[in-house]
Amino acid sequence: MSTGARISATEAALLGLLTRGELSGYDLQRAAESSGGFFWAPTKSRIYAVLPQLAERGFATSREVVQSGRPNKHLYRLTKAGRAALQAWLEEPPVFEPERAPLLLKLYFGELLEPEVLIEHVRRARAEAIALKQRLEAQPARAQAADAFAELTVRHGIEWARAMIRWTTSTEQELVARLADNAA
Amino acid sequence: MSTGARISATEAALLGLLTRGELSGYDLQRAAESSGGFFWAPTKSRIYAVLPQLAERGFATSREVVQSGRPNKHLYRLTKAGRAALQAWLEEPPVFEPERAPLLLKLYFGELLEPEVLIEHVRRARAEAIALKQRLEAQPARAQAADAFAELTVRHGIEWARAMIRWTTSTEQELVARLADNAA
DNA sequence: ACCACCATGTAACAGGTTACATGATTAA
DNA sequence: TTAATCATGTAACCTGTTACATGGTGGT
Repeated sequence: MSTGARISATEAALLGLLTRGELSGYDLQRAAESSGGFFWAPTKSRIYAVLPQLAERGFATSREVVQSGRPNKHLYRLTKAGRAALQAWLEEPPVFEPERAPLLLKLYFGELLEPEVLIEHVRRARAEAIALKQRLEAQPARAQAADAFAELTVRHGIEWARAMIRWTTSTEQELVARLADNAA
Repeated sequence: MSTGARISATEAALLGLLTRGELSGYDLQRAAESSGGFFWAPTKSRIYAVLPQLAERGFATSREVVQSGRPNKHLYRLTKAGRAALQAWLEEPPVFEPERAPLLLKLYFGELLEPEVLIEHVRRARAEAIALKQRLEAQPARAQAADAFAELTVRHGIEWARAMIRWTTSTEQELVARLADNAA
C-alpha cells in the first residue's frame, strides 16, 4: 500500500516502456532511442543506475537470465505498485516551461559578438531545424499505423521545427540588414 | 594567460550581465529574472555558489561593501580574463536540441491514461501558451528601443508559443474526435 | 580482418533544485 | 501591522553526462 511515492520523468519513461513487456536495460535504451528518442533520451549509465532503484522501491521485479559468452541479462517487469506510480505521474499536470536554449543567450548578448559569428550561429540552427523537420516528415506510415500517440509527438516536433525555421529566417534577415546598415 | 578555460551557460550569463557594470549576487538574480528571465533563470543558490568560483578562477573580482542593518554586499566586476572566457563561450556554436517536455512523454504513453485527463493536460498547455504569447506581445516599445537583441529573443518566445498553440489545438481536436469515436 | 551488436556496469564530475536560516528597512 | 525588498548563504539531495572497463558473437 505505498500511497504516494513520486517518480521522475526518466523513471516514468522506463516504467512506461515496461508496460510493453519484460525488458533489459539494453532493451530499454534502444526502445527509448528509437521510439521516443527525439523527445526523451536517457543515457545508458542513467538507465543502469535507475533500474535497480526501481526494483528496490518495488516498482519492478528483476530476474537474471544466465547467458554464456556474454554478461547475464537482467529482465525487469512492471509491478502493480510500479504501474500505480506511473499512473500517478501521468496524471500529474505537466509543468509548462518555455525553452531555454543557449542560442537565445548568445543572441541576447549579441552586441558583445561580431555580427558575422552571430549570423553563423543562427544559420546553423536554421539548417538543423530544416533537417529535423525533413527527418520527422519522412516517417509517416509506421508511426500512424502502429501508434497514434507517437504520431502526435512527431507532429509536435514538426511544429517546433517549423517555428524555429520561421524565427531563424527572420532573425537572420534582421541581423544581415543591421550589418549592412552599419557598413553604410 | 589562461588560454582555454571553459565556462557553462550559467556562468556565461552571469559574466554577460557583468559587462553592464559592477553587480551583486542579488542584482544579478533580479537582472536575470527580469531581462532574460523567460529563457534563462538560474536560481539564487546557484548564483551565490557560482560567483565565488568565477572570482577564484580570475574571471571576476569581488569587493565587499560594508553595510549597516543588512549583510555586507559583494560587488563583482568582470576582468579581462572573464571577458575573454565569455567571448569564447559566445563564439562556440550552440548545441541544437529539440524540446524534451514532460507533456510529450505523457502523450506518448497516452493509451495508459484516461482520454479526459490527457485532453486536460493539452488544454492546460494551450492556455499557458496563449498567456505567454500575450505577455510577450504586450511589451514592444521597451525592448525595441532599449535593446534590439532582447527583442529578437522575445520574438523567439512568441514563435515558440505560436507553435505550441497550433499543435495543442490540433492535438486536442484529434483526441476529442478519438474519444467520440470510441463512445460511438 | 573488421565492425556492429549484445550486455553489463563503475567512477568522477557537473549542474541544478528545494528547503533551511537570518534579519533590518520601508512603504502601504 | 503586514508584506515586499534588500542581502547573504549552507546542506541535502537529485539528475545527468563522459569516460573507463570488458569481451564474446555474427555478419561482410
